[in-house]
Amino acid sequence: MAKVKPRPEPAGALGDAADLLYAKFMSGLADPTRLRIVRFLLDGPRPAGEIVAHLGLSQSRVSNHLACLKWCGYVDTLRQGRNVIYRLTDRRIRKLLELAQAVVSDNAAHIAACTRIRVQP
Amino acid sequence: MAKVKPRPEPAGALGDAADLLYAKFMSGLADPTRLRIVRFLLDGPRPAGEIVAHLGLSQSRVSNHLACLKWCGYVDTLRQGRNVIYRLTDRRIRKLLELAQAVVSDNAAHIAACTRIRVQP
DNA sequence: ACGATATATTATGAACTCGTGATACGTCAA
DNA sequence: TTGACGTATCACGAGTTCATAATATATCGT
Repeated sequence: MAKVKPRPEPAGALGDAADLLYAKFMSGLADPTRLRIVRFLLDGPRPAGEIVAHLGLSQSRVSNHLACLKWCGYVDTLRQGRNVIYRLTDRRIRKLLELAQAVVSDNAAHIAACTRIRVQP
Repeated sequence: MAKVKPRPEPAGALGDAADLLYAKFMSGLADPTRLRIVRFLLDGPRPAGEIVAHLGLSQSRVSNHLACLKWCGYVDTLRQGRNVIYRLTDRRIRKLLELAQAVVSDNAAHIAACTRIRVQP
């Protein structure tokens, strides 16, 4: 039950403590609305109002998700007059999304059948 | 409120319907236990029992998470006598983890401070 | 200062996820 | 068949996330 002996793997050797951060980070993308926001921001920085308009959802709902993405490090902000501009913080996020998307489209049937995780529509 | 006109972006142009699948998929990695399992499987296929031993958690708990990962397409199974061997389905999953890990370690402070997403320890 | 616009924050309730414990299923050996 | 082992499934309770609606903060024009 003691800790396993250290191994030299690339991505398999995080301290078990880091898993919390890791999972938290992934949770940022585990919501359809946040996913849409991040994908929208791939086109470039956008003011909050434009994001709200694009999604067609309530202002507070979007703002809450934006806060979530901000805390998780996906986006940062930049005030411009009355507007607050949101932009992705890291170029790797695009790669991350593309990679995930590739895997998803190859497993769409499987994932759709999953009953244990039910993301609300 | 109608659908937005189709645009030609690379990763920004999923149908809004696909977001559910996408989010579901990401939810697979949004849990520390499942993350540990996936990272453990990066070393190669493992029987369920070994995974349980490695994690030091209850059998049913691990089995539930394995089911989750299976439905989401991260792993598939292979029966060998009384054992069920789990293995990652897709080589891209490793890349996905490495990429995420890189972004996470550059934003650890931010993520840790996030109060809006609270993954249970 | 006042009103208007843009964004953020908060509390509340409904729905979901997770862990636990009990139990069911499948496979092998005797 | 019986029992042992390995794994999967289920119901329930505790804690969490989400959407909503109301309210608060910030900036600008007048």
